[in-house]
Amino acid sequence: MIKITFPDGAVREYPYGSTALDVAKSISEGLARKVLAANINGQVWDATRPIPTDATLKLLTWDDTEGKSTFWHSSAHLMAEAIESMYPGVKFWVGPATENPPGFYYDMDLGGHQISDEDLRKLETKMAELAKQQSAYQRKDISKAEAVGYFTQKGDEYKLDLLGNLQDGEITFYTQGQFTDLCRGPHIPHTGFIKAVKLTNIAGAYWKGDEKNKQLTRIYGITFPAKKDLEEYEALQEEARKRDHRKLGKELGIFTFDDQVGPGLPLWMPNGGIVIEELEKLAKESEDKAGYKRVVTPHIAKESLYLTSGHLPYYQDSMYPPMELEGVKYYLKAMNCPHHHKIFDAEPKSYKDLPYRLAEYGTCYRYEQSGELFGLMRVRCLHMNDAHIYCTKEQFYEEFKAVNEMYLKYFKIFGVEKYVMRLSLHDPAKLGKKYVDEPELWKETEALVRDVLIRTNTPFKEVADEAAFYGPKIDVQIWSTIGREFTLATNQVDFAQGRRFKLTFTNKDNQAETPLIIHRAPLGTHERFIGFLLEHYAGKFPVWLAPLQVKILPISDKSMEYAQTLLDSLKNADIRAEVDDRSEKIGKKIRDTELAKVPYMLVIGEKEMQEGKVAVRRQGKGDLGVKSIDEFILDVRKEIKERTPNP
RNA sequence: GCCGUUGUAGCUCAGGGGUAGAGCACUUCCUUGGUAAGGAAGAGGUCGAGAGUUCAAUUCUCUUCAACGGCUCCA
Repeated sequence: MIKITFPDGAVREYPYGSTALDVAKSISEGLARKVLAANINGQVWDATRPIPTDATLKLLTWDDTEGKSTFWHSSAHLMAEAIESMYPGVKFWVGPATENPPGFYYDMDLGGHQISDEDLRKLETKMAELAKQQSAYQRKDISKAEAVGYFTQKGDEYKLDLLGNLQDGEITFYTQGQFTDLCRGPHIPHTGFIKAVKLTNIAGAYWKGDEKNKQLTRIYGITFPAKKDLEEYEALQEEARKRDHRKLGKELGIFTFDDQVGPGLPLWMPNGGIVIEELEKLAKESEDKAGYKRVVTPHIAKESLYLTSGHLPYYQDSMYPPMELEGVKYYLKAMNCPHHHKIFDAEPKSYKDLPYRLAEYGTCYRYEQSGELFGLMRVRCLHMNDAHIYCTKEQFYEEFKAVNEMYLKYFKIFGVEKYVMRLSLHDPAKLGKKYVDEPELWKETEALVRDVLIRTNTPFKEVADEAAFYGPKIDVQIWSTIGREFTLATNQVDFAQGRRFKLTFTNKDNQAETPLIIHRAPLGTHERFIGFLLEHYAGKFPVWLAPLQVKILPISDKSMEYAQTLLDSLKNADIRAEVDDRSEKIGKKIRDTELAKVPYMLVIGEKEMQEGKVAVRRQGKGDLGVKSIDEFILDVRKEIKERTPNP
């Protein structure tokens, strides 16, 4: 007998050789029908595989993340079976479940075959057929020699490559129906669980993610245990499309692109201009309070500046090519730091001047690869909420902490609840290549940053080989409401550029010392941040950010004059307002204003005119009742001043 | 940069080898209506750009530009 401990602490005994499915059946048949896999002593395990020892056991269903990923991984095998049956000779690489986007993919070498979107529909049908056969996913231990023999005979160099990294004794095959794959598992009991299939797209993917390698075909898909789940998923996708910042940005007159201006070069329209101004106002206020000094620097500089900074050798490919004037090369700036360093260096500094904080909403140009451009999220002209803090090692803790606090303050204002701070470290193997060759300084600086995160109880995760060339950084990841992940900003420590620019300050001992530099950009760039905000708010900006804050809707021409006096009052109170003076009925005016996502509507007719009041309507909330215009102005001004989030 | 898809009016989209269509938006007129679409008329397109095939190309072929879905990259 083996002892099974359940999540609630209960312990039961089962005969040796029992499976998770047997355990489920002993509880209820209904449960057994839902079990996809099991977590056994922390390891995900086939539901149909005997439990080897006493164990803690959690049955996994569709409601568990691990259940879903097992389901999707098995779906990838099902898709491979369908593909192999329709396109014999296709060679498969790997087919994992994915979290974002949810579902799975399988990479394959199609040989001479070509697969189109219509073929995906045929494949879906084939998968549905195969699923109906309820083929079991059968696990088999196999010797390395036997496995190598199998794939050699199949002529599959990809699986042979995978086998190369595996030891004899840890190799397993899984077979369902006619399809056998090298796989460590686990899998769901049989294909019959898969009730709804959607193959979402075909894409190219470099083998092993290396662009020097051959490009394989990747097919993405998603599957569900019930048809209605697929319908829900598709409805969600439709919602996400409506919230896409590219669609909203166009509808709301925030930004546009023009072929003749160029790819990745957004044109900010009047409404976008207002959002930008409001964000800059916010940045200026908080930076003023935090002791930053504002500067303005040119958009171009001589080549020698970027040779000194060290950027050029690392990033030349993603800078616009230089223009040559009077025999000298000039580059459009892709970053603001070198300009700021020169401002630091323009006047001698004493330790009494530190921390010295320079801020600029700097315009930068980066020649991003054409395939990388994506709405406002990846562009070639960007406006960075940039600042550089020059400080001593002793000041570092307080400075870095203050920067993190600024992030958190902004998150609160914008209602960002889910975020992760990622500590990006260097890879010692790449010193001198990807990273400045200063092993000791790397260790020291990384420890400094980690120390701040730990001492301030900031949750973070560490990732290797993601640092900037001049120092470790913190990447702040956030998610828009439609699940899109953003690297909002990077927050970096730089021990290299100070030396390269020979920046110094005179310390207490009258010695020249090099400052540490913190690069920070809590609001990232206007482009990415406004893109995020559009999706985050679904285009419904809070009042302080809304391009148009109040729309006055006269019921008829009779109240038009009153509307004009209201407009004057609102404008005098610095509230962005307009009058809808079209000869439309009030229902139409309300509808159009609702769709334009204007936060406040003032409906006025003869009644309001006589009483000297306004009938207030809130976007998405409906009629809020009648107020005096003074009272309304007071309320709205308060909302703007406090940057109140949407109700 | 690579693989794939798409490109018709301001927007959403239909069409298809023989001089281009709808709805919404826009303009004008009628209507002055109390909380999510009043009515009529009108204007609007080098069918992304260039070349080729053809008597004839928006439609077929090639090239190119751009956008989109991925891969690679991201100071």
